[in-house]
Amino acid sequence: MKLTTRGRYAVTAMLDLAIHGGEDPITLADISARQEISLSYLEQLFSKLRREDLVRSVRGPGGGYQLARAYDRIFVAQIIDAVDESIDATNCQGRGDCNHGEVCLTHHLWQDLSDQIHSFMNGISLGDLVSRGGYRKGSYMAGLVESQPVTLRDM
Amino acid sequence: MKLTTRGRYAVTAMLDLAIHGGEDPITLADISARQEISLSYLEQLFSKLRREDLVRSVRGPGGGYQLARAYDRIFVAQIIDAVDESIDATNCQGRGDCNHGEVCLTHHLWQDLSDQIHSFMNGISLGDLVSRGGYRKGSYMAGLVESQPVTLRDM
DNA sequence: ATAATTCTTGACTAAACTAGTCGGGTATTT
DNA sequence: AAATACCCGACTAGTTTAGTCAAGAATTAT
Repeated sequence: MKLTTRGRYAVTAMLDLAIHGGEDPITLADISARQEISLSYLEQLFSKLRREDLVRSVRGPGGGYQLARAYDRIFVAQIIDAVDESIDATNCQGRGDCNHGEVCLTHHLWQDLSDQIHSFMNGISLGDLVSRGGYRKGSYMAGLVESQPVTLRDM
Repeated sequence: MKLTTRGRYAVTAMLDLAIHGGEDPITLADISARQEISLSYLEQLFSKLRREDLVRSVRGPGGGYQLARAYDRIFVAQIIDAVDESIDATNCQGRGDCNHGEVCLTHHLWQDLSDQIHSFMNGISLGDLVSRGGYRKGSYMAGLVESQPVTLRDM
């Protein structure tokens, strides 16, 4: 998991789609104008969002993009993962061949920390963001509380 | 808030300090050897950690670094903030002079999202990481539940 | 058919950031 | 005085970010 401005752009654009999108597709040109994000850059982002099945595209005049499913079934973590390809396992990829058999302590630790944040953002849907009512402490909690239990592996 | 490998390095180094540090200071050379992080790079990181009052330094032979306070009073969020200087307010810094008076919607939204993650990591202390017992779902929750309420500002 | 619209793809780029290196300091102890 | 260890600033190769540019393919309207 990585958190950069790129992820913010993607969430912003997807939120725009969730707010303005209905029956008809929305063009990237519209999103570009409303959110002031470069069109070509949006194209790059939506290329990834489409590959991850978060949006559907319709070509030709009257075409554009639509959410691939209801906005309460698309989660912030999915959007960020789609565009900010997750951080690599760094030093010791997989097993502890890194240093003195002790460093994987911190590796796994960081990994689990990252997983926690991930499952946290996995609890926030576009729907939560659209409707102000869902944008409350309580609704955030749900994502975390219901997440799978986190175990510490071989620390 | 930003999450990169730099933050991981810093947390790793601080955890090393928490584990191996007692009465006497620990040298960066030791941490460098144990965690396989470049000495000069550690110096850069600890320069920032010291400025944020997370560690104390002792010069001369027998010198090194110590945690500035008990390890259960140093939180992961503080460490990451110290080295990965937080993401700038991007587009509209402060008030909504950005676009059509609507974009700050997403800006504040992202800001609040970021705040949530921040308060989440603010609930995990070095002590939690040192003692495996603290590294459980329950103890993570504490940080979030007890965090200040999050309001949506002018969305 | 043809033109207009809109997505699709790939190559390229300036600027910023990461993860360092290097060299010379300064404070403290032995 | 010498060794230890922090301190600090400048520099750098490589990667990433945030974009530009150009060409092409699918679809609709005329």
